[in-house]
Amino acid sequence: MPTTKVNKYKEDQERVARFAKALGNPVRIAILQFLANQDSCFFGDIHDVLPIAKATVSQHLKELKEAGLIQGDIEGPKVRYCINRNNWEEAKVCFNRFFGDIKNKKESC
Amino acid sequence: MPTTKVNKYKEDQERVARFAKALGNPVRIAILQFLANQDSCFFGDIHDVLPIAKATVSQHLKELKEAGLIQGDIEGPKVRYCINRNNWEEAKVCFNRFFGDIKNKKESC
DNA sequence: GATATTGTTCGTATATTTGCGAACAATTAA
DNA sequence: TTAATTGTTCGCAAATATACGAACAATATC
Repeated sequence: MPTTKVNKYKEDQERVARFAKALGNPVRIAILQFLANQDSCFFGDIHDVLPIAKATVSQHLKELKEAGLIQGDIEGPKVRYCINRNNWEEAKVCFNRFFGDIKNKKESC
Repeated sequence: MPTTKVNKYKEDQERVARFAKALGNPVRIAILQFLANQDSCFFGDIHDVLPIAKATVSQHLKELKEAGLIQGDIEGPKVRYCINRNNWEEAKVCFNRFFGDIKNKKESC
């Protein structure tokens, strides 16, 4: 018995929570929206539109990358960032299922 | 000129981030799913299904309430909690728009 | 090779989050 | 009135998140 139903359930919960956590910061939302509006861009372009130090930007990008929402590829001395569309879709589905997973009843309290 | 477009944009970003932040914890996700599967229940019922102290549960509920995702009403010595369906729908739409707001292009980097 | 450009990593400071037990308030039951 | 039940709030500890400048590594340019 590799995985019980309960564990599966919990895994899903942690997955949503993990995505949500990555989205739970205005700077990271801004970065994602900026990236979503183009095919890709360099670190510098992202830094240019944000009012924070490059070290901080770099750290936010790292977290978004670890969450799987973006990816970065070295290109010369620059780094090209873009949305990871597969995982973006996964996250979308994930949230949709989460928000849809509700008993369709009237106001309750 | 009450609000510029840019500010509107930023407000939206902070709104998504605020919802996401509230969802960015497995315990809170578990609470929401538990609540989503019934009309309502008491604090004790929620506490019973979680492996954490009641003080901690109470605090998570407070955050969810402040995010607008749930509501709690005093009922005798107990407190009845339930999903705030209006805001639940709002959050759903909010995330959907966020995830939909992406240039429909091929892999970029 | 020397220098400039581009980002990441390191060390650090501060703020926020998460968790707990104890104390507390409010209601109900004896 | 006293005691029990139900949650919240308080005070605290530990962990995590956010931000910065400085140092660093890698590439490109002179």
